[in-house]
Amino acid sequence: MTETPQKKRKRRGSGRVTMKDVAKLSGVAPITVSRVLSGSDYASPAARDAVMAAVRELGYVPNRMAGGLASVHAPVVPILVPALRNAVFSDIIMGAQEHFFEHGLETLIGNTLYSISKEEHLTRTFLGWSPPAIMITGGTHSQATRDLLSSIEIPVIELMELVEKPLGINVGLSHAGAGYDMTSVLIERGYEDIAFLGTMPDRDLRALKRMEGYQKALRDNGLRGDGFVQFYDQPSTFQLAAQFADIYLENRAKIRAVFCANDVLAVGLLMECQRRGIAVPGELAIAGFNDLSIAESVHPRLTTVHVPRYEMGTKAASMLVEVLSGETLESPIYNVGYEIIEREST
Amino acid sequence: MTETPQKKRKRRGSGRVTMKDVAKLSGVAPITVSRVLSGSDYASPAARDAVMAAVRELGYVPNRMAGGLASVHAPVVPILVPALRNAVFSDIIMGAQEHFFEHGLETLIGNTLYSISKEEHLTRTFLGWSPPAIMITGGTHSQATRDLLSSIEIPVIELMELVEKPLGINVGLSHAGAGYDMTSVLIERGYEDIAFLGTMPDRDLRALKRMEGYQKALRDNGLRGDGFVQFYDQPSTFQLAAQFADIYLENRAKIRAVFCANDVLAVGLLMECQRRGIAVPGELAIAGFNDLSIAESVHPRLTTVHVPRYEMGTKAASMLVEVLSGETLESPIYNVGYEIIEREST
DNA sequence: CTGTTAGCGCCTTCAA
DNA sequence: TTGAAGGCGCTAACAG
Repeated sequence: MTETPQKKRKRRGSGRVTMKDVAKLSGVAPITVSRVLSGSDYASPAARDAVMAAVRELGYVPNRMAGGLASVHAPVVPILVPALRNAVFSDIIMGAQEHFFEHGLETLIGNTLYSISKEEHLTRTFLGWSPPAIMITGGTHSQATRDLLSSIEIPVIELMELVEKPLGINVGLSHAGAGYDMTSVLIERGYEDIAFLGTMPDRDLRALKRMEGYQKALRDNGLRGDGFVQFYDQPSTFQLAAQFADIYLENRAKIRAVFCANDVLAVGLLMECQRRGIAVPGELAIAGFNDLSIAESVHPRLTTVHVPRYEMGTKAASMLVEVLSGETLESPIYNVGYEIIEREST
Repeated sequence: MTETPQKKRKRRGSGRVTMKDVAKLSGVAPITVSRVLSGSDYASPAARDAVMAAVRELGYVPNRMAGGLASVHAPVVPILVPALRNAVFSDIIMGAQEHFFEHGLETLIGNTLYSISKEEHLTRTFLGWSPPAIMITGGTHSQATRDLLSSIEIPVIELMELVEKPLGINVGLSHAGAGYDMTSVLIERGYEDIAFLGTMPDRDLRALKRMEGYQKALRDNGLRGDGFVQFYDQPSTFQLAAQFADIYLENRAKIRAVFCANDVLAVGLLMECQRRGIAVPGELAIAGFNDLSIAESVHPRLTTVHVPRYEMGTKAASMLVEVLSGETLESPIYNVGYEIIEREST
């Protein structure tokens, strides 16, 4: 007579197919289903077949949250980047995402917009997913972010630049070195009056480092002290770079070449020069940074610094996967390097 | 003497601060902490203060998985796009992400690379998060994807293009209409021999629709049948577009203007024309699609179709948030429109 | 306004 | 090789 389940309260569940359903249909215990699906554990071929058939029949999709909760870590790696539109970061993301996905990991993408405080906020939120690891751009973070990241015991990867005191793994390149080398190449080509054009020196720390490399190269070559540095306080856009043409025209005597902190600025300036009839490189030589695909399409083609962005993403992801599967890395620091590409704009 | 907890088995937990810890420290029940933090429920100011203080002191970060599991839906909305490098999609993502984040929702970004099967795979995986909704690009999906999406009972948003039979909400614009209008504008300007340049007509269905609009405009204006259509079977790049210069040179008599399926192609071709000394628009007029920021930087500036990308993202996100909070939409279809921008390249 | 209780769906632990 | 039990951390449902 107690046939009816007279539980007082009941929650209705998601209504979706669960592992229990699969277990029932295939005549095994839920845990066996779990083992079959995870693939890593023992299961008899018979059980395996039955389970797989049931999975297919029911259209079962494992609940990632339940799995994550039970196994402490969610199968998701957050990646924090300072910008999304910038092809630099989308390439990194694509590289990482692809590798992660092959290993059953999703990617949570956070856009910090070059804001240290937004980075902190995103870090906090993302840690709420109990990720097995986290990737973050650059090596300069707020103290709170640093504390958060070091208090949790998961691998942290800092991307893009070589960091002095990495929080964990570090994959990147030396932006000061690249700035130095590019400037040196310009000097070798005979340019002496080289200006530097960049944006947001207080937020885009990598641009700042490129500038420092630029200044050091000037000094090492006995050229005038700090060079000619122009920073704007807005994000880099093609439009913004056009403004520099005015500055150039007012300072023709002092500027023979410009090293731009990134290709967007360089291309924007190049276009403006075309518009105003300033010959490139005849009157003004222009160099960029990143080697975006547009760099080799513009006319004249742009001298720039090639950065292996996609590879940075895959390399970082593969190091992480290695660590997560218990292996030890040869070194927690990986220098992806860069390459100066000389083209017709200088 | 039974002081030691002699449970047979024990799991070690994540070791992180939990809601229970916060509850203990602030002298209330866990559920009260939950209520305070969710903000939506009643809680006395006293309780609220105590809880917030404890949260700060312990550095508590709520476990999103546990919360999601308990409340059926994870606070995360997947967005599927066909490409990440393309500023078109990063703008949409940024718009959506920003709006979602303000409402406590994260974004899972999936890159389908214009592959229907990859889209299906990603859809399946993402549904494993029990998201409260899902956003997907375009209206053409595999049958399995359609089944998956309609079997779950969450709002589905199809983005970018106006769809015939939407799966749910639809935010976009008419690509055929835009192609038609742009072509008409070119014809009004006096161009008659207009070619169309695009890529991957079997995967990039929106490019195909623009082409169809182009052909219809030709016909409606009594111009020759199908026009001059060139499709390449690779993703659009600046480099790829350069190849069309050869085709132009071989067909000078038949081509006076080119309508490119996107700005990347248009800019790539424009650059190549500069390189080869083909006057734009003097010898060849060029029009693009999307109005990327580079479009108004190139020289001559590019005639193109402006698409409100960021707004598409925010609009879609806000419609979703509305639905999720129980409101009903005026209409499940929202046309964001487009605008023909005439510049110097035509 | 606050607490108790009972799961959400899966996986770890122990036992067979 | 398989299963039973219990818990991961949180919130819905109900009761005070």
